[in-house]
Amino acid sequence: MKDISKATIDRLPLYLRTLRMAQDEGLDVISSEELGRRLEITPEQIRKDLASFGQFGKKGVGYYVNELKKSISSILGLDNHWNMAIVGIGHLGSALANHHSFISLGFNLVALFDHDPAIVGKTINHVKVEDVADLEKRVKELNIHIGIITVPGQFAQDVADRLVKAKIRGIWNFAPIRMKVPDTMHIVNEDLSIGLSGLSYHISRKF
Amino acid sequence: MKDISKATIDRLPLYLRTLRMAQDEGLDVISSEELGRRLEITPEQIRKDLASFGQFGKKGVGYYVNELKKSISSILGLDNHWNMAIVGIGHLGSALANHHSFISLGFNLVALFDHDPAIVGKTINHVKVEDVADLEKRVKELNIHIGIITVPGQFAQDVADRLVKAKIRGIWNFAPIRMKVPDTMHIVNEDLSIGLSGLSYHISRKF
DNA sequence: TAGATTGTTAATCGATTAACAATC
DNA sequence: TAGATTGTTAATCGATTAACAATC
Repeated sequence: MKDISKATIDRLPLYLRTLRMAQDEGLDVISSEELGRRLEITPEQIRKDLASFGQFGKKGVGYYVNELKKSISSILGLDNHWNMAIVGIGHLGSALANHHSFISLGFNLVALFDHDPAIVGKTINHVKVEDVADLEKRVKELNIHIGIITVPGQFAQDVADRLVKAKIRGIWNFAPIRMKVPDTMHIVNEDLSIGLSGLSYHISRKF
Repeated sequence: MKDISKATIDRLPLYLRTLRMAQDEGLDVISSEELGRRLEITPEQIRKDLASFGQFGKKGVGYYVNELKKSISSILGLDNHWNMAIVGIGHLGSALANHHSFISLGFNLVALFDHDPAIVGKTINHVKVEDVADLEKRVKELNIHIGIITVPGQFAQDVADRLVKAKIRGIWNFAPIRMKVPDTMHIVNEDLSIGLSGLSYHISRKF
């Protein structure tokens, strides 16, 4: 399979979510036209995206909702049911720990870490907060695949280094810095200030 | 000025943040080379991005950190000091209410809304949670520019409709749906499942 | 069958990279 | 001045859109 663009990968979760909603509404079959209408994406774009992974539709009919849902889940690797840990149980870390949509995507929240003794020992969403000193040890014991970094910026690089050393598979970073990690490490930066700044840009040009 | 690409706008907040860090380190001047090194963006890209808004650098020297910082702030419209309100004070809404980086970007948090009587009346980060029934009235009274939607998906469209009717300027949406709003309304969807799903995609292909 | 809709190829559009003259 | 670095034009690369044959 040739390299798939990031833009395509980014749209797959949207397709998946829309298929779920369609299924909840009782639809068995959906066309690229209808998917596009719901997401404000052109049908051509959707067909192109899907076609880069195989032939999922039936000409003259459309896509079978349940089948396509399963296919996209599998393409995204969601059926691996990755084990996740959150490092930094402040406001954002706690909010993510309580966020059910990750669970419904198939992820498991298996550990929480903080260094504040006032927070260590608390239970959030049925998971106990552990001392971050045990991070490397617990990554191995619990077979943690994904580390979510929600510590303040100045501590983020250190946490990332430790996760890399503990052979985590991927990092989802909410700290406002671009961390240095080996090229082989997958890291996604979730940068909330980008969206908000972009909104500011657009509304200030409007009037 | 001709239309600037979204990719360029998305990089400006990164430049801004890096300039701040450089300034904290005592740097007065920075080159596109050095900015690029810190952000893992090519210097050509950075010069191109900046050049689409004017000439901010000095040939043979680089960019004056403080000057460029102010210019980018102004381009992004951050010196408007927009008033923001959060609708939906669950885990995520509370976390955002406590998030100081928005304040440091120049935004003001002026109101919080929820419909749960158990939450209305609480104070978060010095702001009192009000009844969402008063939303439209308060948007006008407090001159709220940006509405942040952190309600569950099934209520998001209704909240958006009401914000639009109350003549809000922009919407920052965390609910996992693509809402229908007038073309003139600026809306940014902050879709956490995209980043996480993309990470899953990449790590499942790795081995 | 006739109508609908996919999958794919070709055309267009847009963004990034390379190159280099201008100039501090 | 010589060296460094910007701003800009041209070349390349990649993604989206358009068109349509294939086929259910």
